Amino acid sequence: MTDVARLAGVSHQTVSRVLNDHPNVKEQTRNRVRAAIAELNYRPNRAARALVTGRSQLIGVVARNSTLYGPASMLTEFEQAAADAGFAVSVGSVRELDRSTISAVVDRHLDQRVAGLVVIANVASAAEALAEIPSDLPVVFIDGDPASGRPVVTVDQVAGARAATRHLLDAGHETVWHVSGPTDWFDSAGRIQGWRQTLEEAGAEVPPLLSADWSAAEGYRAGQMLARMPEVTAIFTANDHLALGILRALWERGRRVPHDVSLVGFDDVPEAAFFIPPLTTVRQAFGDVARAALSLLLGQMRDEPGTADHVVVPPRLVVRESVGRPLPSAG
Amino acid sequence: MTDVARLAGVSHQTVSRVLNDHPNVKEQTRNRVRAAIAELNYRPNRAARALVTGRSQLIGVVARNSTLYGPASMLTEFEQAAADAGFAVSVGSVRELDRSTISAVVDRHLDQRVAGLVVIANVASAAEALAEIPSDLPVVFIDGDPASGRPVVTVDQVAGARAATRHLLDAGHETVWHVSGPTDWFDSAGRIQGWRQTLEEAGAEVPPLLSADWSAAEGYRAGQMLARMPEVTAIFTANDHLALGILRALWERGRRVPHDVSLVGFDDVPEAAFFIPPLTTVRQAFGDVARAALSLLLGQMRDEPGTADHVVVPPRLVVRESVGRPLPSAG
DNA sequence: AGACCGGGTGTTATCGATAACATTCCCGTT
DNA sequence: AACGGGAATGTTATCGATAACACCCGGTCT
Repeated sequence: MTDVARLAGVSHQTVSRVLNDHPNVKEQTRNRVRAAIAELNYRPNRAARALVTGRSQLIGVVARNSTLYGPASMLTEFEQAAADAGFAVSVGSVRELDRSTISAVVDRHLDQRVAGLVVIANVASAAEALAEIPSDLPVVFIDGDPASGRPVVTVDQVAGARAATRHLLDAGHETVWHVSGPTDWFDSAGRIQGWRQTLEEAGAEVPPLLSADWSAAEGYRAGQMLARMPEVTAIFTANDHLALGILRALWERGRRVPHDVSLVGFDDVPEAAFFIPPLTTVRQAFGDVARAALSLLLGQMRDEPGTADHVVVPPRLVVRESVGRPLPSAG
Repeated sequence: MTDVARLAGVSHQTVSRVLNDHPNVKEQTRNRVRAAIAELNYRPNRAARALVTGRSQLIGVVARNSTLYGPASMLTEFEQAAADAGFAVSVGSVRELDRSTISAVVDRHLDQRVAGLVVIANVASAAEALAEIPSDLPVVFIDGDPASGRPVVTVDQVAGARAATRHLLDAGHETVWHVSGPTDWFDSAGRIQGWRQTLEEAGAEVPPLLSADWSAAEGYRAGQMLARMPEVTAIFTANDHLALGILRALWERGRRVPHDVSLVGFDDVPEAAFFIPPLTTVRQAFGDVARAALSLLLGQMRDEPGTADHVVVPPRLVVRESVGRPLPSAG
């Protein structure tokens, strides 16, 4: 930096001002400094800046199991958005969202003096661990508890589940079964709620809830059970991988989709269109979620009294071929 | 830090020594300092440390499209390994590995003064862009060009492809068709090579190569073509998603797997066991790759003349139900 | 004309750590 | 008893940026 200042014939402070777009620098000086910066291929030392300002250009992300399609998409989308805003993203993935694991990850981020934190806090049990996050650190939760008092960005799981359930009822099914994700995930809870509400409003009987983790393996297990029950003609699953497992279980017992059983998934993974048959599912706009989270975070960093502290992104039903009318015998 | 020093009744330098495990500190003093650190809940400022040492505790990762199963797994595994070693990981994902995009991402990492860089450089075209990385920065490539002169960790794609092809030939098929990934990916190239070699060694005819991107969509397209050709009885695909698309295309034309056509995939995504039928595939040990990459990187950072600069991780064939003997008519 | 103001710039202090050097202390040697 | 040497500790300089303040200068107001 001193070199740049010398080359441009100004003080290092003026260079700093140019770097930070301070208003009180003459156009001509500014150009000279910029030229010097370019010529020397100078790049400011973020560590030094972070030291004096107390703020880095790093945003920490805490996520669980980022190999699932949702979290992985969220992460890349967020990284892209952050990069555009000049921030780097430091990831901290954890296997479980229990108190000690979260503390450790949050601590690591705190060590790095992250400027803000994004937590993909999709389980209720994480709440207490998350309470430890210093209150002066900008934080945004994704899929978190709206009642936490911190800014939250969520996909409207209830609406997505309603659309899916509605779609099945509209096709003429008497009721809809639901295979949910782990019940401690907010996502799961919302989807269960939307499903149940819709059935109740339609005066349909609410069948017992089957819950699983997010894997095809558990979907298969649930599917084996459902396949044996002739009264099951419509199933809504909490994600596409579960749907895949169910598809296979149904197929093994000779129950055809959508002829005998209709099925709707959630997520719209890229492969969903190539399941047998192509899966009708609910797509979440991860990009929108990521951008909303970033903008909320930047708002907090700038100390703006955030206009909104709870952004809800609507999902969209993608209709393919896994839903049909029930057989006359069943309807 | 000053507070800690005062509380422990020592100088800040001694605190620093304790922090960095310097040998010349009396046990008793060390304990007093540690106690003070704990009591004040003090955490060192990494920015200050980075400023004076010129090295951060951050490792940058450059990856393309991290929503694919492979890259996503790699990223999480690497993050875990790095965390255990006390490093944070900053991700920079890019859509394309062309020169300008890579430069931008690498620059961002350089700005952050990363201590090292891991590049998941799976396409040949990335080579020239990667040449720009300053040679004094520790770098490890994953799936990169072994001829690049930089340390590389790869999965033995050739061996994986050989195992898959061999498995199909052993089942009695006259030859094996291959649907590859994009030919500019090193992964694809290795799998093509292994496939071709194995056929040639077995004296089997080498059918024309079909290449696609990694998506189920293109697998489906290739599958539509293959399904129409009765002489096709065995297919090896470059990943599981392609296999899914092919599975559907075959199913649509009534060609049963494994009865009429045998199929082997690559990756062993968690869902592969729930395809119809369960997919025989090749599993890559992403965890091993990630740990090897980290250890190579740490070796470089410590300035050790790395014992190995090219680690090859073997893949493993996972046999399920998508491979069978060819029909007598075809054999 | 002199006081005042604000844009443009330079000077000095500061952030929190480590590096380099200085110092003290204790011990074993001769 | 004096001395050398290494272990343990303290002092000061330093990294590269921004913050706070000082300063100069030209124009406006009274």
